[in-house]
Amino acid sequence: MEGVEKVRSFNRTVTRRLGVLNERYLGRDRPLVESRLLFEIGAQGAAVRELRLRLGLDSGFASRLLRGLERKKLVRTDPTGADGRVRIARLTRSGLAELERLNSLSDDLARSMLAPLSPDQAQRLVAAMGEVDRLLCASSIEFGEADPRTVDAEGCLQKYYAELAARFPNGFELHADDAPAAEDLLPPAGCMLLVRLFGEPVGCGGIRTLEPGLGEIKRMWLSPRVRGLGLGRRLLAELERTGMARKLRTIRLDTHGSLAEALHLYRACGYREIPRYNANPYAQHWFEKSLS
Amino acid sequence: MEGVEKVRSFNRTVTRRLGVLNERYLGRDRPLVESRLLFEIGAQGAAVRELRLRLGLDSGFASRLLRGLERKKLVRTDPTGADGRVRIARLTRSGLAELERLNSLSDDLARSMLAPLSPDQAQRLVAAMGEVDRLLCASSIEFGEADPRTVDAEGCLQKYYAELAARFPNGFELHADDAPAAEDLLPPAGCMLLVRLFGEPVGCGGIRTLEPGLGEIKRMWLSPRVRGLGLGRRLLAELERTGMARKLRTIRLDTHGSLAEALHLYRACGYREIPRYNANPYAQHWFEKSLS
DNA sequence: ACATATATCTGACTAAAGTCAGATAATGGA
DNA sequence: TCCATTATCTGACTTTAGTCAGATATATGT
Repeated sequence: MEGVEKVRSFNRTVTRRLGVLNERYLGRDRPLVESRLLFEIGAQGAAVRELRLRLGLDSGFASRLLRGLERKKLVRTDPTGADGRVRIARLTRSGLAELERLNSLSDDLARSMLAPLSPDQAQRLVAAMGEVDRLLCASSIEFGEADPRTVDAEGCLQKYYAELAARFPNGFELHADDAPAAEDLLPPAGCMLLVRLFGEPVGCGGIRTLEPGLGEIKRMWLSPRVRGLGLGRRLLAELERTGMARKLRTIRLDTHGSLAEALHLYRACGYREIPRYNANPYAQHWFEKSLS
Repeated sequence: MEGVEKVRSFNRTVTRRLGVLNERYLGRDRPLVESRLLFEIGAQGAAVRELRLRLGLDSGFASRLLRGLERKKLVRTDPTGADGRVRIARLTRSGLAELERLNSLSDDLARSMLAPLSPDQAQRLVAAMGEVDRLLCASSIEFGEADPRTVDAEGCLQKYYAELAARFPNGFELHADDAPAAEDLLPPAGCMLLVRLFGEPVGCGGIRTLEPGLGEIKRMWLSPRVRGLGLGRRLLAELERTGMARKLRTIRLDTHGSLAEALHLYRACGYREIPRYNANPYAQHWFEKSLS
């Protein structure tokens, strides 16, 4: 197959070019994991738990790495106020300086990729990299069921509410909403899907059962940074699939008139507008689709 | 800077997506270097020397890796006929089977990058990857001085002669050519540049002194796989730079009428056609440029 | 023939990156 | 209050990926 061969050639070339980065360039006399850890801690600091998850480290290994960075006076770890078990790693003044140096080395690498090219080529390379970046993100997206009470799901829902509050002309209050309880979005009554990019939650969507055979889609949201990648369609299709698996024959949903991209998505995906079917004060449009 | 930030984002995304490949995917219970070595040995086999150079391995380390693969019955190494010191590593039957598996895993990875996308997105991703691949190759090219008698330079020259023989209507015989001796392309008389892509020679160009202040460009060639990347211009500019460093004020060169891209390149780079200045039987056009 | 260089190999050593078993302390729910 | 869970930490161990110093055999130029 033609396409696959091109993708493999891309993989080879990019791995070779970026291998430099991972082996020597950023390794300023410092093991690679330490540099990655400094990157992940970042200027704001991060919980040890977060660091372990993001870098996929063994807890013992992570702990020992942090002790090492503490000995070098690059990191401090303090307990959080909220949970006495969780500790937060923060960069010290010299840790921040080191992060600055790493960032500037990353910039140098990026510049060295553009420097040998003509202005026209450099511009085309940046454009093509942007395209690959976006489409590779789209292809790396994973959908998975999640309990709406977990931290990740809760975080998405909070961002969803915040966006509604910002976009609705008269704001948004959760208690006035026809809010589904957590159990409504859990099997067997319904289900919630989380959208993840490299493990990080970037969107969500839930489906609940209104009556046997009739479901409703709620809480569908995608982070602004992953919009325009065709994920709305994919998330909707995933939700419909889980609906079908739960023997739903019809799906309904409602939305506000100010959410133009949502209206467009529902129409494009075969939803037809129907009369008001609920008392949701924020709903202005009601849709329905039969699952074949 | 806008472009640099986009390049860095690309680097992050691609590293994360391809990290899977380098850490676990191809590591089917086998250290990464071993897999890379199997890849490099390939179906035809390769000299140990070649493998060390291509993968940048310490000679002792390479030797021990090969012994390990031999113990696992994946590789055989035999002496070459030509040079009693050089040994060639070849894959055994089960080594070939393992290479097949690695290739099919690479294909799977490539397919998994395209699978979640819509046909239109997949096509755009392949196109953008092709563009990045080509331009990243262009930006990874390195120019370096080389002795024309080394294996790498000799290899480029042979391919250059072979191409002339194929393209000239009446063929090409080296002895009939106004061939520069090796010393003519070595300091102080002249110099030869090799074009390398990830260390591998993909082109060459030489400059010799005809008389004080007057130089001539000879043996300029680029491998077909790196054509169309604007490297002709860059190689020519590099040669002119070394000419200037050697106090040349004027550069001449000749070429055959069937080498259309060469004619176009010279004209575009400020060379103007002059009358015949030598007895080269294969020359049909003569050019000159003053180095400012 | 002789010095020098090249290709490979062996053995001893090291650093980086992790794995695993269990200890300790705080949290959350019954 | 008790019990299971979670977050972190410590110590012992392993694998991976090298580096370095030399040994050996072959090739090459003078």
